[in-house]
Amino acid sequence: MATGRTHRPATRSRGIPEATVARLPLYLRALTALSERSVPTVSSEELAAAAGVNSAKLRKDFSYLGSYGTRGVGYDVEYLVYQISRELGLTQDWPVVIVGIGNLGAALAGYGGFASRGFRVAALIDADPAMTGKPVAGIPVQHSDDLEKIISEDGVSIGVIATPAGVAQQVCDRLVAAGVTSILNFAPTVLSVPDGVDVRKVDLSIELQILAFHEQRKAGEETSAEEGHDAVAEPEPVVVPPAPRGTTGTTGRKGPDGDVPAVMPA
Amino acid sequence: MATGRTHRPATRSRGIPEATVARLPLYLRALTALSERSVPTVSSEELAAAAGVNSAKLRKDFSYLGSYGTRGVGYDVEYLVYQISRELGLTQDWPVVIVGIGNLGAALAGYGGFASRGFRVAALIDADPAMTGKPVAGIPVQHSDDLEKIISEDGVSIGVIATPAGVAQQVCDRLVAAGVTSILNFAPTVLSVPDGVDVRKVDLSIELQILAFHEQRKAGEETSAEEGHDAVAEPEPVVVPPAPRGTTGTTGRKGPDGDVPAVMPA
DNA sequence: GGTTGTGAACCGTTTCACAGCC
DNA sequence: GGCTGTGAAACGGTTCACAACC
Repeated sequence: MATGRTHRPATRSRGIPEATVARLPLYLRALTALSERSVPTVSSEELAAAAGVNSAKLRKDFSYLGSYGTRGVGYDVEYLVYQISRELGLTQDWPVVIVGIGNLGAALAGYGGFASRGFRVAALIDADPAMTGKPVAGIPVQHSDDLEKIISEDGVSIGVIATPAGVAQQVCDRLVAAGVTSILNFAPTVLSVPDGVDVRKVDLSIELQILAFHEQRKAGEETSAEEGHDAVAEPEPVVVPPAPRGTTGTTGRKGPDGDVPAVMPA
Repeated sequence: MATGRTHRPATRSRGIPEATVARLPLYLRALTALSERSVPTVSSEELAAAAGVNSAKLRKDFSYLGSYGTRGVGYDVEYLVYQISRELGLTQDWPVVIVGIGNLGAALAGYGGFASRGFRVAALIDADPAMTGKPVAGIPVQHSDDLEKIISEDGVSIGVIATPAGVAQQVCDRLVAAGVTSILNFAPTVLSVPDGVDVRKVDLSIELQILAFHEQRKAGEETSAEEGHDAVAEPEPVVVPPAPRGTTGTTGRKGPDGDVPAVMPA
């Protein structure tokens, strides 16, 4: 397959582990809040609490960036804000295009989080001619015919896809062909991109399904409500699975536990 | 701290690893597409490609659910759809409330992903009295004064927070007090919840910052554009950090490499 | 006394590679 | 011959615990 790359082993980014990179924005946010309150220094313990991680992890994370703390004292807030910003590449600003200005795209366009740190909405792009020229969050929507021109003229390297799933791959291909090398995908599809292009996805229904899984487990326990225990009870929702087709209902399948009960799913 | 729990070691959910759970929705989506095209069976290789993972991982994931495949043949699509749905708890439907009906909340309310599988928007809730009664995506917005009543009457256990960051923790506390045990948080804040409550977060600016990090690294390489190489070049954006305060500029800090260049950040 | 920075142990996840089964 | 299911090895990340330092 031509475009069919899955995911690179994370560019081996000069040492900083991917998990650490993913937490740096969290630290940065907590530090920025401290900075606004003019707090001069902070201990790993305090900062970790503010960022919702444990302090050992935080210290190890920071150790990958260098030795920025002072033993017995803590970390200098301003200094760390700067170092993390620099590490994340937020000392330069990144023009971003948003493709697909429906409800979600419009919400993203209006989201304060962009301007806040290093990001700038360079253009809003939509395929619907009726949208063209209409200002959304103060920025006029441009037609997708001009996508390539916009990307190359503004030197855009980050694209946000907020289109319906059906066209997301095409949009992605065009973005990549035009020079975009980082994509944030809100469409519920797996995108194929060539090597060297990063894709991150944000997917509402996946998140909900993960929550539902755990929720179901909680309901299944239904024992000792107070303080966590073991008591591994089986949830076992009573419904019958569709008979395995293809091979017309022959060899008995082994379910996870025992065999199948009776009642139809919706 | 009363509410200050960080994150539990993932409920130890009767064996299925968390990483696997997070991929089940992906498999389910790919399988549903196959099912709609009436494909009867699929190999781990094909399905893995459709879901954007590698086949060994997929097989191992499925092995946690049970032995649902047939050697030499592959997996029965319908059967797997059913088994995964069941495992994820999607054979029942989950009423969900969305709190904070701004641009984003409205976009989420209108998102098809809800209805698609097991989820139902039970209520839209906003603190602005001007919104009350206004239909959004066909559902009338209710005032947040009634939050507790709505939750308990509808037996809602999943809440989506799409409010501004400033009120997210309060909203969260009220949701939890009213009986919600799973929260999907779109507000850019760390939420504290008691033990037994799951929180997942979706954060645009974190995602963008992670992309920016990698983007910066790519720009720093700027060597051998074709096919991946090593060539670990230093990016080194030229800017001066704020002098470490607190201790008035004494002991030299060791940056990650050498010492600091000259030019001010914005 | 307080707090960082970090080796070493630990744990969860991914990948490998092949036996087992159709 | 083809494909699944799974031990075992490899990997990456987290946690522990303490020496180094202020």
